[in-house]
Parts: sequence; structure tokens; C-alpha cells
Amino acid sequence: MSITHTAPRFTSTLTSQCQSCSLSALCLPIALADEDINRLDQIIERKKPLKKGEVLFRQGQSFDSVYAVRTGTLKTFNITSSGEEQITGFYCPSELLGLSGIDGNVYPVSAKALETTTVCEIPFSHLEDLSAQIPSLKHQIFKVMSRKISDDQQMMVLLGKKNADEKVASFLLNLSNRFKKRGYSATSFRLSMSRGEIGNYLGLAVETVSRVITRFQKNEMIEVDGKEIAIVGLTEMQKLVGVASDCDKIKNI
Amino acid sequence: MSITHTAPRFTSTLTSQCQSCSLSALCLPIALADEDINRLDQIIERKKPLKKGEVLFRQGQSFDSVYAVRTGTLKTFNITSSGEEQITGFYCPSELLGLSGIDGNVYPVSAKALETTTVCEIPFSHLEDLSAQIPSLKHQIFKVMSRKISDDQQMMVLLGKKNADEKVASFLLNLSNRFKKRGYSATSFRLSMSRGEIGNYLGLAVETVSRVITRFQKNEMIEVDGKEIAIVGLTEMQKLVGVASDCDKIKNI
DNA sequence: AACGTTTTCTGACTCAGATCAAGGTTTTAT
DNA sequence: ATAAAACCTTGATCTGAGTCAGAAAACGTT
Repeated sequence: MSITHTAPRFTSTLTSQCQSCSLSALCLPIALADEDINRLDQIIERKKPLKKGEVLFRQGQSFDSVYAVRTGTLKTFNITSSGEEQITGFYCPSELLGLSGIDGNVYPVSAKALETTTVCEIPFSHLEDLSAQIPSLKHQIFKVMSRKISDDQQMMVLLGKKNADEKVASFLLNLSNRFKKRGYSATSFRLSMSRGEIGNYLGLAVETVSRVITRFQKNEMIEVDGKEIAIVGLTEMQKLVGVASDCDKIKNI
Repeated sequence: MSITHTAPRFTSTLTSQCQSCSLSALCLPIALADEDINRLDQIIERKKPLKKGEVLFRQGQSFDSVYAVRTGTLKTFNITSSGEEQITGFYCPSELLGLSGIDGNVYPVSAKALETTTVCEIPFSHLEDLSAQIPSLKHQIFKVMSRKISDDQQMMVLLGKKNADEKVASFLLNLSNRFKKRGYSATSFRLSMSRGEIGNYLGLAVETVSRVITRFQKNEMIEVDGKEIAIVGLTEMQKLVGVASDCDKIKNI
């Protein structure tokens, strides 16, 4: 696999790419000294863009690197014993994927681009070495993994306890929060995954996802135009999911 | 909270407790030099046993330590906005809990003993310092967290895609594997959690869990006497779950 | 041993969401 | 531009598991 840098590699001797990258505040939300950022920058490879449907890594393949999404979206998935795909996550810009490969030295899932996507590849052995020299970097890695664990546990609650409406609403709010965090609109965005992929991820049939979305539209919680979504009843939606202050538990929708 | 050591603390100057602990091979499946084990041993506090129903840490409480289970079992759970408990995991001897508190500096779940339980408390700041000095320890922590991430993702698949029979079978096989790994019988063990707790964890009603267990008994896959379970049709059960071979390929040692 | 409490089991009934079917729309490839 | 493929929507029907109700068993306490 050949690596094509999206920008001349040598520029990082002057200004590191990480430093000028608009995502660094999310990717590195720690106060790394300039020289440390440069050291991190040195080990990162910018890969050439993946086209929609291309695979970043494959379940069972040996684990070498974690990846930070720069633009686009990916999904991770398993192939179950019965041959169907089971989606385990979607990854938006600034998010890290591949961490589940550390144990076992093999990726336990495959990762595929949902649209044209660029990623930074971070060879894990280098990252581990570097984390030994930069304690705050090590702490940051712990944090990212810890966060992933508690997020996944939230997801388990969602899958186990919530009904179709709550699942879809949680999904939309989760995306909304992720977009907001990276500076995009929290109320108006484009779903890069199909209804089928949403259903697969949420443990729902396509038809159910479609029906729920239609219902939300009729209730004027969202406006939909194909893959474009606008959340117009944010508070109402939060109430549905149960995020809201515990006081208004009694109120109806 | 006062700490009562289960054995005189000073013995660790001669033989570290970790070294003599029967779980060390699981808790520390890395070749730590003796002096490194001793250093780890120094920072670990053995707490007095928790009685059934006692809380180890509480959701929202500030995060200081991770815990290794020595004997007994714990559950972790959230209280949802509607006030019900949602169990997110069960922890058996040699397993580590509390890791999800690193991000956020607060435990995102509560942990409660299901029976009389002893744990080792490992103050995280000390562990982090020590991991800076012992690279293989740092790697081990990464591995444990990574493992947790991929296990949780398996659980997500289970919750999202499987029916009641498959869920209960997966649950029993999962326990079986965990008991086997620590040297106990893989086919005969005691469930320390109630049917209600199993159902809560698997996203099923108590009645459904009970019915499935009864059905498994009739099909001669298991024999049940209250909380005692014997798996008599292991192969059949693995077939039911389907993935067994996949999981083993990736996970087993 | 006797009591209340909690847990487990079983049956009858209901319903949310799956499945089946079919038509409409958007995307992709040529 | 156009055909093929993939995706989305809607309606009708079916079913697995939830809910309700009550009996039986297990457990803890005095």
C-alpha cells in the first residue's frame, strides 16, 4: 500500500501539520508543548483519500495503526457467523478508530468509508514509544479509550432498553452533539449513512427507521430532505430521549 | 473509609502479595521483573470485604482508583432518567473495573457487590506513574482497555441482533469462558446474579429469562438447580450462538 | 418452626416492531 | 442521457417477547 501525502511532508519541519490542522483541538485536547506536537507530527502519515466503499482495515488483519478521521465518515462492522454485516460504530472527523485492535494484535472489526474520506495513520508502536516520553500524551490515550468504553456502555443501554423512537432520537442527538463539538451546526447536517445502516447499527429494520423518521417529521421534530436533516424540535427530542432535567419526567410529550 | 488489609501488609517486603496471588497470571499476564511486581504491589491496597449489596463506588463519584476483583462478583450499573437500574456489566475474579472513569475523572457507573466480595484497589495516579517507568505495564493497561472495547462491541451485537435464546446462551457461554480462564469448571458453576439481573443486562424481561432457561433445560442443553447451572450441551449451545468459533479464533489464547 | 419477603416459574393476553410486498425515488455507471 | 441498481417509503400482516396475574419455591429473620 503506497502512501501519498496530501501535502509535502517536509513542511512539518517548519510548521507541523497537526498544529495547523483544524482538528488538533479535538484530536489533541491537551496542552502539548510545541516540540511535543512536532514529535507527534513526525510519526503521523497522511494517507491518500479513500473513496466511498473502500476499506481502511479489515477484520482479522494484523493491527499496526490507529487512525484519526480528517474528513468524511467511516463505519466499523463485523461479519456475523450467518454472513450479515453488523455495524458497531460510525466515525466522524477528529475521531479515532482502530483502538480495539491493541488487544489481540488484530483488528476485531473492518472499517469502510461511507463517502470520500481522508485519515491520518498513526503507527501504534511509535505512538506507544512517544507516549512513554510524553506523559500527557499517554494520559490522553487513556482518556480516549476510557471515553470509548463509557460511550459504548451508553450504546448498550440504548440497544437493550429503548424503543424504536428513542433509539433513532438518541442516534440523531448523538450525531448532533458530535457535529457541534467540531464546530458545525448541531441542528442541520447530512446523514452520510443509509437508513439501512442506521437500522443495522440500532438493531432496527430499515422499514422501522423509515417510519420513525417520517413520524418525527409529522410531529415537527425534524425536517428531512433525503439525507439532509434539520432538527427543529431539539428540546422535545431531548425530552424523548430522557436527557432532560429529571424534574419534568411527569410531563407528556 | 478505613482500609483493613486481609493479610499483614509488611509481608510484601519479602514476598509480594501480587506474586503469591493466584490471580496474578490473569491480572498481570506479562513478564514483569520481580522488582517491578514488587513496585506494583506497593501501590495496591487490599480492601476489606464488601458484603452483598454494598457499593464499591457510585456513579458521579470522583474517580481515583481502578479495582481488581479477588473473590466474589460485582455488577456495574447506571440509573436511567426514568429511575430504573440498567446493568452494564458483571465482574468476576481477576477482572478489572472502574476504567471508564479515566475520561471525565468521575465514575460513569456505580458498582455493587452481588455477594461477599474482596477487591484490590489500585490508585490510578500511582498506576499511571508506574506505567511510565514500566513500558510493559503501560502496554498491559492499553490491552485491558482495548479488550474491554472489543468485548463491549460484541455485547452491542448481541443486544442489537440476537433473540432471547441467543442472548441467554451467549451470556452463559461468556460466563463459562471466563470461569474456564481462571481455572474453574467451564460447564458447572453458580450464577451469582438473579434472573432479574440477567434480564436487565440482556435487555429481556425476567419472565423471558426464566422461560428460556426452562426451555434450555427441556432441550437438555443445561441442568439447573436454583442458581447452580451445568452446561451439558456445550456444542449445541455454541451452535445456537453461532459466533462461538469466530470469537475463539480472535480471543482465545 | 413460622413468618414475611424476595425470587422464580407458568399461563393468558397484547403489542411494538419484524417481515412481506410493492411502488417511488435517488444514485451510479455506462 | 439512460438504464440498472440501490435506496427509501408505505401498507398489510405476523410474531417474539413484554406485560399482567397468580402460584410455588427459596431465603432471611426472629
